[in-house]
Amino acid sequence: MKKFHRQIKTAIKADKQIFNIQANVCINYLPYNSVNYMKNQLPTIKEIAKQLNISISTVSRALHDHPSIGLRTKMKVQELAKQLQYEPNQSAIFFQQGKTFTIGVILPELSEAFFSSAISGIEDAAHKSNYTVLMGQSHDMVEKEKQLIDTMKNHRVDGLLVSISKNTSSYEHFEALQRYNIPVVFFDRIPKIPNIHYVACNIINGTVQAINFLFKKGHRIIGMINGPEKLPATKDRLEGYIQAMTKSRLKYDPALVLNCDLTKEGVTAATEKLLTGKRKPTAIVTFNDYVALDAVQQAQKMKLKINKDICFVSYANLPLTHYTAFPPLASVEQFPYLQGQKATETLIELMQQKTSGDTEPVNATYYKIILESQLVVHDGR
Amino acid sequence: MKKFHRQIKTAIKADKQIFNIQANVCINYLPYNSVNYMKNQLPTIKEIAKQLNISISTVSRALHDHPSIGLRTKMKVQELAKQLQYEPNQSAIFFQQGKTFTIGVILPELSEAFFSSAISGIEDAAHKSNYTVLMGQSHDMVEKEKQLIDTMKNHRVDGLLVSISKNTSSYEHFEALQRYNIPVVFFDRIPKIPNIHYVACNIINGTVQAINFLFKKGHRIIGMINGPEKLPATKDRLEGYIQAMTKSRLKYDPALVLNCDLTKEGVTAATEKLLTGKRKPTAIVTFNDYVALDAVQQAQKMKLKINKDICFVSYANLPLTHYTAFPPLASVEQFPYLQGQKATETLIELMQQKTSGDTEPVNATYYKIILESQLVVHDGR
DNA sequence: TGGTTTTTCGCAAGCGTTTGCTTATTATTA
DNA sequence: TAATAATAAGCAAACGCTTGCGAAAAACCA
Repeated sequence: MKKFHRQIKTAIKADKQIFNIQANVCINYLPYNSVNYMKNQLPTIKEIAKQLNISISTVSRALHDHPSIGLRTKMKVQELAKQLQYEPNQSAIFFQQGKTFTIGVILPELSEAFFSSAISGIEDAAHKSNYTVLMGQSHDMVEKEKQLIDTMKNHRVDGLLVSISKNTSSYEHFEALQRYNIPVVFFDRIPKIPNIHYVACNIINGTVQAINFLFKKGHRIIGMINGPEKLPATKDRLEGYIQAMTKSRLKYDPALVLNCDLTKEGVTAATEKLLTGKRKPTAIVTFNDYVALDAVQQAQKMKLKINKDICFVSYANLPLTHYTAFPPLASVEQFPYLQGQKATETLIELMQQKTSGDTEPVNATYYKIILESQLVVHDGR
Repeated sequence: MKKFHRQIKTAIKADKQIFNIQANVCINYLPYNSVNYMKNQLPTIKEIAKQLNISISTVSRALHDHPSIGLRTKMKVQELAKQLQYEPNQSAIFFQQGKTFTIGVILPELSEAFFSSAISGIEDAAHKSNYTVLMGQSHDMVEKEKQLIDTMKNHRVDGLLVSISKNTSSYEHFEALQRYNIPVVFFDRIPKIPNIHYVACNIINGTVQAINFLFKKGHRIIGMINGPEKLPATKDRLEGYIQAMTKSRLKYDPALVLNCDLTKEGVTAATEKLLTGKRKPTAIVTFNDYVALDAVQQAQKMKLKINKDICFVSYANLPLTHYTAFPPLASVEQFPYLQGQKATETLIELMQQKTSGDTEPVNATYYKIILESQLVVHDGR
């Protein structure tokens, strides 16, 4: 990843050489019709009303199939509207209704497969209910996150979907949203505060499954290369590890669980340490697929035969691990698409509650939707 | 990819088992202040005006640092605004100004690394100029694309960035945007029509570089597994291939260039055919990284030694080919981030032209920005 | 002090829609 | 046929903000 970004950077530096801007000057025949010339005035209901010699409100109602409008006028209006290619000015409607039919999404990094998958789920669910998606990446920076929330707030999004940045530790900027009556649903990376809506994936269970899977395959010394200590994701993995180990009557050996900073160097070091320790594991559970791939490389360097001397199990975030030489034997699936989808659906529900004017704003229900992760065993092709 | 989506599908079916919805009922202390109770009426300039006993327009101007407002009142207004936590209602401003400070992005598929990278570039560039990004995926379906354009149009986005779907062959839906004076900049996948703005990557050049690279390494029989025939991307690759081959005095042998449908089966078949043909290539250029990976697998099945009996060069779209057992020797980089960035920048320029009321709508310049692709040789680790 | 310039501010229109209420028109009934 | 009910359409306000233009207040000069 790091390396990839470096490539980008150098590419940007190389701008001047790469570019090749051709600015062609051409004649541009715009299909202006006689009515709207120059200042391309788009048709409004006012225009329709004038041409038909009826009132604006009648036009508005006619276009909405309001019962109090006669069939004749209704037809006339709709026909002229079509003829003029009238389309309502959403901007005006948004303003008038105090609603934008837009949901904001703030997430750390789109280039992570997990999130790009999640946003697909979000988008699909949103469009199904006629909402549009306003997007922003925090790049795991708290400042950017705050700024994005501000933008979203000012844009008057109807609701917000957030996966918080790694470094977020205070949450006032979210509380500010309450004043605006903008509901927030967190997903995947959720803050540790009460009274919030969220959908998340329980990895503890998946971790237990992973260990059990290895246990059944005969492994007795199972290591783990975990992430940065403070991360909730790290803690969950550890908890699952401990749970499963103790339940399997293998005692929990802290020496077998190493934290790392997720860089290639960190992973390499951890792998080496694990594989040269007193109790050498025959299987390793890694924080994610990137870690797994790096660990595999290191293991190979140490002349170990993958899937023979040492096995790997990981948490899925790459769609194509099966292309690699030695993909993890199995991985814990966290259903990003589904998480995005569910989060969006509950957000929409919240927004509808808001609209329908629930008269008791003091009493609220908090949605806490938890998906259970699931171990997916790869076919050993 | 296909397989991955299938997994998702089954996950969705398994909904009921996976879920675990806890709806906690809690007391929710909303920080309502005394002024805005119940119907959380947000403060408006009208409110400020009333409290200060001055006119609305004065407040508006004071907040904008208008020179015609005295320092004293300016201070008073700004102070009260801060105190009430006043924030302008963008919705109203958008409406009033006929501008939304939003740019729409329509692209085929976010889960493709190329596009998720591109949208990062778009987003960064947009935010730099205070624009927000409204996003939609066409999933390569023309209908969805049309529908998205409609949505964007109705949302009154100020400009549109589009990478067209594979199957788009008519372009009326784009022309409709002209009526709305919404400028469009295409990127990467651009329609074959005149008079449009676009930024694209010239892969011909990169292809030539790729072939030359192989030539220098001593390869004389070079094959190509190309994409679907009708795709512009396919044509470009072929053209580059022919150019380079003829220039290198290797004559162009059509039997060495195979089209495929990009499915694993298609690639496998093509690879086999190529490697069992009369003239067996010692190197193959593949349509993209996915194809390369599949081709490598097939070659291995045929007991060929990768990088010895047969070499591969590809077009980069996966950030992590270097994790695979046998990554392509080199790949043609298409700079997705940069494309997104450049496209956004030119779009913003166009939008500013629009605002500044260029009085000659009949005469227009079309931006055609072409990035040159570049061969990136992977360090043979 | 009267007149002139400058500074400071308010009036009101307008952006495009929706909608509660009123009024005009037609159909129904006694 | 007149009275009543149902139907059809219009009036006008409101949403929050910007802005051209005119008016009042203050400051200036002679």
